[in-house]
Amino acid sequence: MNNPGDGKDKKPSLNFIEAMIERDLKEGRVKEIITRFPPEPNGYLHIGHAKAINLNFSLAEKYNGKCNLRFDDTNPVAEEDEYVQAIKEDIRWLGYEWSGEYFASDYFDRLYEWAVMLIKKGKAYVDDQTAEEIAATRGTPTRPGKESPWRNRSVEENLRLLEGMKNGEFEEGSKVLRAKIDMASPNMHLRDPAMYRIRKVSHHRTGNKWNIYPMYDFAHGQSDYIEGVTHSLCTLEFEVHRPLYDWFLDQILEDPEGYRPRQTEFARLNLNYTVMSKRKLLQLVEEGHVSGWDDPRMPTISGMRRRGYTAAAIRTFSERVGIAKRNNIIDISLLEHCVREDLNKISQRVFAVLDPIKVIITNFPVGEEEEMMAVNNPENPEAGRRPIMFGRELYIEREDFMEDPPKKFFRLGPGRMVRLKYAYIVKCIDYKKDEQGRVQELHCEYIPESRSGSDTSDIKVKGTIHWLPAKHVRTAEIRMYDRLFNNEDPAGHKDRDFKEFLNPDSLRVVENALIEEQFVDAGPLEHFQFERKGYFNVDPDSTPEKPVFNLTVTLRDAWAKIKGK
RNA sequence: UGUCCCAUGGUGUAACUGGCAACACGUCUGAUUUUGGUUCAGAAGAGUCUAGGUUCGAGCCCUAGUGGGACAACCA
Repeated sequence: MNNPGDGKDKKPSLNFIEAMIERDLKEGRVKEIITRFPPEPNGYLHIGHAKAINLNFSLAEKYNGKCNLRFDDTNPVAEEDEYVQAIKEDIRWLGYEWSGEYFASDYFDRLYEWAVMLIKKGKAYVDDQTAEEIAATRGTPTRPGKESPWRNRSVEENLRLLEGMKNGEFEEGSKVLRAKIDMASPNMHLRDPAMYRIRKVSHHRTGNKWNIYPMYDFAHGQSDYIEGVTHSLCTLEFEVHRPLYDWFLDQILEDPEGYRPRQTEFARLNLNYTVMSKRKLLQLVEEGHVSGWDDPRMPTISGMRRRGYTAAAIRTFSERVGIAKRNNIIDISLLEHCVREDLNKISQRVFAVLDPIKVIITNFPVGEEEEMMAVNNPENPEAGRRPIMFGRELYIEREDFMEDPPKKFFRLGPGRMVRLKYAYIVKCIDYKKDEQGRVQELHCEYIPESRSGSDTSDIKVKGTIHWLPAKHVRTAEIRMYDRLFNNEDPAGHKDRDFKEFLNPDSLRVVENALIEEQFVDAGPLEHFQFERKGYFNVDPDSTPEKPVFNLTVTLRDAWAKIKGK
């Protein structure tokens, strides 16, 4: 591992984008790598964006280049500053710092000049057809479209009309500026695509300055060009846009042999048991199926942060899913593995009992207590130890007792013994039930010689369970989360709405869980491992009076597998 | 009745200018363990979609087929 002179270490394998970059560098096509992450500020970032963020930023880092943040804000209808702020916060939280912060809207003047230039070159025209007419004459992927009757207006008329569009002289939808390319192209995007549409709405940055706004295709490549982006990485669905990306660049390039940005596509991230489109996530928020964009069940960065995922875990995950061009559906277990891996190293251990039953240690003196020492994090000795008081009355987890346990059940049952972690071995001698037949109380005897650390009893027990002293507990609300959908691919059914697959049990609130008293005032987002249960963190709703914890992910559970068989 | 992209264990990604298919997750054993966690040791699981071709040799190259995906917003 730490022996590089080994000779056995393989060359780290490159993904196809890294291979391309190394080729470009080696062959002198570019001297420095510049990438960019280009979100549209119309929603919150999700785990799929994290993959793109990680790709762009880590590439820049690896090759000593730069990665910019550029907001693709060409459509003011859905875009808001709220989203700009949230996106920046999420990227920073993930641990990345961008070189330049740009907005496509910063380039509106420049883009307009280019549009004028295209008209002068006879490469663009104002079309008076309605959106419906344009759609109807575009043809289909297998049939060519028809040319617009306005396609051959004079340069002067086009110039005057575009100016009029800009000045707000025409109604929304009455005119559009189109590139004059080829209505018979087998690529639909080359059939005279729209460059500008009229939108008399206020823009989150340019206010009411503009009555027309550029389309994505007329803005993206040029924005890359202005910023000096060398590698413009995007997802597979933009593959068919690439010829258009290149076409616009060809029109504006002063030196056709010089610098030009290149678009390269990779497969977006798909995760099973969830949905990843902003539209669908927005729907979940607006229809109240979740509490907001940061609901801990959401695959959004803000949701996952609230759920207790760490930035390190998300970055590791983004790394491990790899980069390729083939469509994929990543198993959620990989994500869960990444969080557990990180949380195991950093989490403070705590005893918490979610569904308590009382235990009376019948041979322990009434009113006495004994201080035991618990390890804070076995993975990190420096985390130290903490005291926990052992007394006559305790609580244990209801599921750690069975009236008639099977042989493989290594916990408590009539006559059985377990180790109470960091304390004594106890033996169950009796139990009481209430009128409904529910187990209510356990009577146990402890083995005085079995004290943790100085055990001379020579008794071997198979099980060790956690517990809480009845006199030193506080109640807490614990929100137990499960997957939001109970179908692997909720959005993958043509005939069924994805919301039909919503998991009705995705949130279970445990109102009166018990927790060691010293942790009730933990700060928001602090991570814990509730021993034998899972990783939890403090929800922002939490107060010292009413602590609230979120289940991030359970521990791996071998017993659950045995039990399930 | 089009154009383009993709095709490797269950999942995801590797295999550098062709040379015995590797890694991770998951699964299953076993050991250790005062968390049925962690850790450790090990196993099973693909002969690389199909058919041709080139080659001494093909997962890598070529052709065709099959399967999957993308494209017909004045969205990005």
